[in-house]
Amino acid sequence: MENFTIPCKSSPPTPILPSKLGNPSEFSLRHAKPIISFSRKTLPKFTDTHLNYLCKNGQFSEAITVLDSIAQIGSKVPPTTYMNLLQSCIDTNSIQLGRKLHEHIDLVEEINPFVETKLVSMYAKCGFLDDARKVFHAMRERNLYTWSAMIGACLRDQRWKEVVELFFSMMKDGVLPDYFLFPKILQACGNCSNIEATKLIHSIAVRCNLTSCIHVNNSILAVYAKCGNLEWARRFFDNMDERDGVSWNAIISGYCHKGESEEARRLFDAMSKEGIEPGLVTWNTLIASHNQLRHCDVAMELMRRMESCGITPDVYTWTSMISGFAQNNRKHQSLDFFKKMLLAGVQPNGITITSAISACTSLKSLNKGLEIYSLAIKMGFIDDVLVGNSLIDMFSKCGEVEAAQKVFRMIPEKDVYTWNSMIGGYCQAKYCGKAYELFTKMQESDVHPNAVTWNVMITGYMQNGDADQAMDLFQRMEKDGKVKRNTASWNSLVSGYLQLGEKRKAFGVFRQMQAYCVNPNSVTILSVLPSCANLVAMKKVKEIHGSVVRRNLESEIPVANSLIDTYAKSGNIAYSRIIFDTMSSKDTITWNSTISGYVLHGRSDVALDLFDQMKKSGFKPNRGTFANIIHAYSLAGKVDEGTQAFHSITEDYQIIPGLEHYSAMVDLYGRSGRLQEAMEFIEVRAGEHLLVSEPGNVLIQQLMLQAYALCGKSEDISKLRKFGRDFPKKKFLGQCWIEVKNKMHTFISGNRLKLCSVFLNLWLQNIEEKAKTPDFCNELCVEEEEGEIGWIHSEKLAFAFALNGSPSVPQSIRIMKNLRMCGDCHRIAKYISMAFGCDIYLSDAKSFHHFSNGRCSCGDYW
DNA sequence: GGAACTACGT
Repeated sequence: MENFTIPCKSSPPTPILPSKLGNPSEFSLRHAKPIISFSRKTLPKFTDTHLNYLCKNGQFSEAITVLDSIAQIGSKVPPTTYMNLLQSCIDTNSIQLGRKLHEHIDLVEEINPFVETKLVSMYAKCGFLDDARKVFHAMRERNLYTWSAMIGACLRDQRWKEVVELFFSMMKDGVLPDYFLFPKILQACGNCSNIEATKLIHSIAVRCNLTSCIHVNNSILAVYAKCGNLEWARRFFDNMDERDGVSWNAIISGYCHKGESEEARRLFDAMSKEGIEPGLVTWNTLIASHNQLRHCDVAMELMRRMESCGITPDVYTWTSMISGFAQNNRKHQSLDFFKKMLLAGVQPNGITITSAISACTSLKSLNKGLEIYSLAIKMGFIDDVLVGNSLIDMFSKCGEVEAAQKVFRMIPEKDVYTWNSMIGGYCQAKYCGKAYELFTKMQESDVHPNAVTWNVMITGYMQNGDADQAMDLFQRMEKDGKVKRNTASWNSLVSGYLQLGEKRKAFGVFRQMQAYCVNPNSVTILSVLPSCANLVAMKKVKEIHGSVVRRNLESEIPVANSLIDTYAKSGNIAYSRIIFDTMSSKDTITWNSTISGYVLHGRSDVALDLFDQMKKSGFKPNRGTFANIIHAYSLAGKVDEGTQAFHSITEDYQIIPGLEHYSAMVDLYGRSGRLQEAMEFIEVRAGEHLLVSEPGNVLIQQLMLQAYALCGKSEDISKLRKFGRDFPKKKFLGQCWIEVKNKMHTFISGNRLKLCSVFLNLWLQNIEEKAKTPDFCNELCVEEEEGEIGWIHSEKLAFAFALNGSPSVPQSIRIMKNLRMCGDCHRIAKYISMAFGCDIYLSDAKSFHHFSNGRCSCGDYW
């Protein structure tokens, strides 16, 4: 048989020829043209041309007929023709023709590695990775082209590990990579965070003398940066001979991922100094990073600067702004960005739509959501599973379960989020039965429930008040064995019990999860901590605080904020202050919590001082700050300053005052005895603003009652009662709780003689007599708890018990009471605090009292 | 065979 050699039609650029892996010094870059050999018994040239013509015209069935007839006469098609035909299959995604060609190629006796490589690539690009793999493994001879085709196929299919494995098999086979292949392998390493493989590949690149190729270098740099190994990345970056925009972007995005936006900014400025102007991608990286770090104002400023540099924002820029603002609680602005983007003529992608929908979801704005929904349909995103998932979520949360169901049915390829969102939707609508049905159906589908699915079901039962079912699922989850119970699973139990008011059970679960070696996270702490924010749970608070310290959670601002708040409400403002002082970074809530803590403890001086410091430190006060500040002025008796603060809410901070501010203002006037002003204020300001806009709001009616009671306007009180709903003035028995020697004691108001021993009775009578001096009277008090003659209030019993129960006088007494304290008990508490030198912390239904040295933090007004 | 750096959802 005579053999001809012909050059390949298009010669490839500078590949490295396969050679055996041996002494590294033998590696060299050689250029060669691939050789194709085939038998002489070939097709006449015109048939070859004709076939190519048919394929280019999309006449595949005709081409197959020609091929069949060629096979019948035993003639052969040249390899170049097969390769052209296979390329046509790739271009037109025609797998049928591809398979037919495969059959024909199999009939050829001499197998050509280039044709086979093309076959691998054809199958891979048509989406048939398994077939590609089959051809690849059946090949007797594989060159760099073949390996690259196979690796490329796995890369497209996001099979990162397989890519890395293939690479090392290739090396074992003696085939050396070229500088086209390195970036692909490194990309896979980055995506499966395989830092060890990266180091090895890095050394191979050095041995192959490929480190002068900027593409290879950028890829190495990118993996180190992406895997969070910034030290390596930086060292590599600093040593690079040549750096382009991509190199700078890789290192900048590395710092961004670590949240080190300052260093990222520094590098960003340094890059222009080196003469490389940041491109769109680099701007986007920096903008996205600031959005993620919730510095969306900085992101907005950066976007402005970018535009002034003549760079037009693309879909990534806009998407990043939309999602950044949505997550930073600025949903209206988020949707504004979406509108602006459309006006700028930039086409949104699925993620843009998803972000915009999620903004509507948290706004609970069904109208805006529907607008985007119809836009999504028009733009053809309706098959997009991400868009569908966010739509299900939006409809569910806006109470439109049926619409959610409709979207659910329309999603062709449901993922685990699709199922979870729909199950969550049913749960939210309290259709636990339907949710469970879907949960069962999901287990029969090809998508398996994950930990979230179980959590959603558990939370669903909890919200439906069915703690037993929830607990049952929680146990079954463990037995199921396919998913592991994680912190979130335990959290759903904790918060579920808390929602059902079962504080004790919630705390029990909190302890149990740690016994099971499951670490609480900030979500756990933020749900369980506030439930201990009272005067008699200090031990629990300290236990949680211990857990926070052990898990290193105190560095999370919300956790520290919650600790500040809880310690203050537990009567320990000193602990709050220590946490405040040791926080390395603070937010507005940190300041608000600390200020409100001091107000709660009657320390208006410190609260007002902190307010000044807050403003000086550059924090903008919000509505919560002002409610506290007016209270502080009220406590300090500074009516004019308080009034001024109230005005500055609108004038300086453009905030519309809410109920909390009006209530604080009434308090401010009332406490200072300026009842006429209180009345005028409530009638002129609050009356028209609030009562009209929210006629059903019980709090507003209480506020009005407060004002009328202050002015003794009984006829107005009865008018108001008629206007609003009549408050059911149900009589509750006075009760209080006190913890002595680690034991909780409950006292109930009732008949003096029945409840009290003779000794305690005499003791109390003695105290009551001594407390009657004018020093301890309460001029401004509004009496609350009543009782028949001869009754004794529960807190008096608690005082008697606490002071007589142990040989020494306790330093402090902490009492919780369900009703509002009466003036008599208040007076006695003041007396005790002075006579016994003991601090009394008492929280009643309305306020917090800290009695010390004969005075109370409430300023005798509660 | 033909590349590296960016974006989203419970």
